[in-house]
Amino acid sequence: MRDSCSLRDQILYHIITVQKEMGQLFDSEMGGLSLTRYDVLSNLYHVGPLRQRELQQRVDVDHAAITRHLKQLETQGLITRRRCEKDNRVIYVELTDLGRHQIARWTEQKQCLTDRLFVNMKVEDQQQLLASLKVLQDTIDYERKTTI
Amino acid sequence: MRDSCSLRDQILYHIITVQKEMGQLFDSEMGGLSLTRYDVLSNLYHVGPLRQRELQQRVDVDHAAITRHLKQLETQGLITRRRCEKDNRVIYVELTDLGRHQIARWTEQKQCLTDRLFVNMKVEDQQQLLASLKVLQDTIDYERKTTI
DNA sequence: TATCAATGATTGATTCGTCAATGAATCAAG
DNA sequence: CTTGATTCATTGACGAATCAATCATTGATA
Repeated sequence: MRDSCSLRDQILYHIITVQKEMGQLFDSEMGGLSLTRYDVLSNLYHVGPLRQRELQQRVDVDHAAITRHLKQLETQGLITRRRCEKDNRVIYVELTDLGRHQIARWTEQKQCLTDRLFVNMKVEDQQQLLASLKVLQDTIDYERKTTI
Repeated sequence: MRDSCSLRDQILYHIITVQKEMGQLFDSEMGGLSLTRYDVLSNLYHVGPLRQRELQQRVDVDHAAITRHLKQLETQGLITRRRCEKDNRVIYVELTDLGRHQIARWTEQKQCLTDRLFVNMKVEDQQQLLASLKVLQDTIDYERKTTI
């Protein structure tokens, strides 16, 4: 993002790089667990068993991506999948004991990491930051709905 | 990112989604031009001919990614590449007339898009947002250097 | 009931990114 | 001069995301 002259371009540039580097940092700290997979497990951990469809919406990735991630997580023994008997289309996803144990540890680690990331920012600045991000998010959502 | 309970987690969640959705919005508005390729062309447009190596550092992607992008852009007729005669290792990348023309238009479009994205945010909030992002970025950079 | 639409999951193709290994050219030191 | 290290670009293998097409199941309706 070369044209970092304008204020707005700089903001967008930093959002991109922060996201990218944060992902890399997360990966290296969490021993290869990607943020997406963490998100999948975290949802199952805090919400309980979920249909695959709902998991996909919560994590906000493609259907295909979810299917492939869940396959991996299943072979790793972290989750189980079983078809619903009432409706044979849906699949219920659930943590195994191993998965529950692991995600509990990972959650602590992530907590520790995010604490470190914000150690240099005052809480009021954090609140202001969140507010601005929400404004931006809303604008983007609006744009996407109207221009498509 | 389910655990949107804590302030900090919400911030990280929004950074991720804003970045993702912004990329998609950019793609659809710019007729399939990816942000990375825009960045490549933009650098060439504003800085002039560049050695491939420097382009790679500016855009901040892998060596491999750059060579592949440049190959594509070359077959599209937007850039030319020629080896340096003084040093046969390096390759100089330059915009074609077509490329210059196109990126000029795309730059306008992007300008228009970012203007729309920040229409709901006061300038002082934008400045505050940028400042916070920089703090976050610095902390991440520090963490990456110390933990690796 | 037979058909057609909607829903949920899967697969294949494509894109984009990384890493690791390789090749080619240059440079420096014995 | 030659050997070895460095730099730059390329390639192949891989993981992750998307889209489009497909398949099975369910539900609605004519």
